[in-house]
Amino acid sequence: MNITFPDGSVRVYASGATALDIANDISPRLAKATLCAIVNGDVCDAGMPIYEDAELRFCSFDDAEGRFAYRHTAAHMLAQAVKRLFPGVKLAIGPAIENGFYYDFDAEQAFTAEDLKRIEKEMEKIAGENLKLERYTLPRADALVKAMASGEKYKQELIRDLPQDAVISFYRQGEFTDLCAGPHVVSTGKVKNIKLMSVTGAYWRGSEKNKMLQRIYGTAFSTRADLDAYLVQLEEAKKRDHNRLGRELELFTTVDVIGQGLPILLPKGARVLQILQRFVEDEEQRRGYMLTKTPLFAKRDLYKISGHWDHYRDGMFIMGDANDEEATDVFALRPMTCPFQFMAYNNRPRSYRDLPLRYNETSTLFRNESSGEMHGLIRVRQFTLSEGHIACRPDQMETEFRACLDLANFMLETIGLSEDVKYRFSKWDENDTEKYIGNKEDWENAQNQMREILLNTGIQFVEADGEAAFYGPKLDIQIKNVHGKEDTLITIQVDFQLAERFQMQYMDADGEKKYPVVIHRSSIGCYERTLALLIEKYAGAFPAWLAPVQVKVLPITDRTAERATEVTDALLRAGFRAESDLRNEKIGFKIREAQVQKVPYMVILGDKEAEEGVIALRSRKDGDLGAMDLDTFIAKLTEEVETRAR
RNA sequence: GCUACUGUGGCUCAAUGGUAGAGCAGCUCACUUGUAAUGAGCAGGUUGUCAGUUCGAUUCUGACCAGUAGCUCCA
Repeated sequence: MNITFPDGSVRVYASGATALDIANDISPRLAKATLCAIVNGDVCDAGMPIYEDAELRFCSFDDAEGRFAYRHTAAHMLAQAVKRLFPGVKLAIGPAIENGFYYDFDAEQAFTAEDLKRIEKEMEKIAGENLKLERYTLPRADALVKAMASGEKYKQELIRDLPQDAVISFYRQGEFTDLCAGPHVVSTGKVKNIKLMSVTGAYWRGSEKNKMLQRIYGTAFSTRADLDAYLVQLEEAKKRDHNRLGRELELFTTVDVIGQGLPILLPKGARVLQILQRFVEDEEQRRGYMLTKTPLFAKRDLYKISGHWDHYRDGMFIMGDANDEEATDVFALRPMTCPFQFMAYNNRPRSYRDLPLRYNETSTLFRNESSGEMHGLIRVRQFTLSEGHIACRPDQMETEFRACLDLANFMLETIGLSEDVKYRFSKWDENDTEKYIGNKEDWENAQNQMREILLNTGIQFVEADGEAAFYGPKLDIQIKNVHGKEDTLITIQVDFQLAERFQMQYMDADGEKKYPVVIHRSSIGCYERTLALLIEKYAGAFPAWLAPVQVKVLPITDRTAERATEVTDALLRAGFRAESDLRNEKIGFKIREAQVQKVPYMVILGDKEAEEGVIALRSRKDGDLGAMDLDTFIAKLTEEVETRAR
């Protein structure tokens, strides 16, 4: 048979040769690195015989496919080790994931840190046993009998959900067999450098209605050095954790008696937010937005119109007796601004000439997140969003949507997060219509229009079902924190539904009253979350334009204290955030403190500088910059701040 | 909300079934200092809260509060 390789070359092999045989024929080194193969576009085991002419690609650990096979086998080894040590444990599922793998178990007792060590040791043993992974298939009925015989109830459930005529594959390694589509590496001896990371809870099949299983997370690399480097990288990432750095640098704190998800922004944190907020509001003004200032709470009647009362009540803080249908004094803190800004639109009749109408508001919102959700500044119960709503005619929608995207990208670019985000087109879940308002046709229509616009913008995006807002699809701009957990930073949503609910209309050119399309959008993401991600991005060392303290003025002795005060005042007058440190300490000590506080610039003043009427400048980044005129420094800093240099 | 872990002075951490220590920070004194930590001294905690077990708990148990990882949720 003819085997065609990615470079176009063709070689002839005997029918029945495996990818591994072929790799071996080319070079033993290639065979050693080969973890799985892609035959005619399908990923499969390297040990699978090939009988006909085929295109063949070998996958090593450097390929996503190879990495997944390697770690997927590691997941099986994990399950095998757990079965050996804890025979009563029931197996659920165990896939490879982005940075490793996991396996879900139903165990009587929680796994402890010591258990993980024992399991890891057993996995090493299994690798040492070099067990061959054998694939075989069974018809669905036989597979089910097998699963029932073994008492693996989760496997039974998985098989039951497969079609009647399905042929089901299994992988056997030594005494252990698992239901699995594969592919896998040829033997357990291939998989080394394994590290079990943690054990956490996870619902069976991802539903909170089901039992919570125990999930063991692990990772594995092709070399020990890569594993160690990865672990070091994780440790390094943790040092940037905003929840730790933000507290250390006194940007924010939390207090038990105030409550969960209700952080205190300390002066430095509040300052950074103020700088961001001014920047955002000014930019929005430049882009034709009109500022509103609307109430932080409203009667429930408002939320009944918007749909929040029916679709989002659990997420709201309600005042009064929500169960008393007659009561007129039931209020709720606002979880979002849209209904309020819609009322601004409805203030008077609108003409098609008025559109687009763009409203913005730096809006504080309240959401009753469940207790396990709160996380530092990333998930909180009260936060402030650069919220905006645009009412436009259908023919303006694309332009307006693109303008929103442009604004979001401008913001990301400026604050330095543009390379860290991913775009997600969040759609509804047609199997879970309870969660949404409107009918299938409206949703399909809205989503198709939105997809069209997104394709036209040329951005790279992924589509996700079940992530839409209850009233419409959205473009979410996603970002990961230092732990790799993804959250939405910015969102742009298309809404064909709420305008009608709120009777927002405009008189069109043809004399007909029509409902505008509404775009809900944020331009920078909620300030708390943005601050958190900026702390992590810069490890607390903000660019000068964002730094809560930009300049620290450090006299070397008392003799220059007065001069230090003069310089500080001059900097303050020039609009900079400057502080002096007049304590009677060694200059090295003061510099260290300023460095630790991540202050971008230090002005050092000794007798020499006082005499010559200059300053000695030190940069956080580049160290001693030598002597210069104060005006020179002011000009330099002015430029740096105005260009928002990073 | 669920699973697991954690909670000791402002911060980082130690110790113990017989009422707790260290470093940094703070305060005082001395040093007037040249680009990442001067020295000495002082003060600071009813060990998250409330119950329970015990002769005795900070240590063991439970509930609650808060923090962390993950799941679920996330307008």
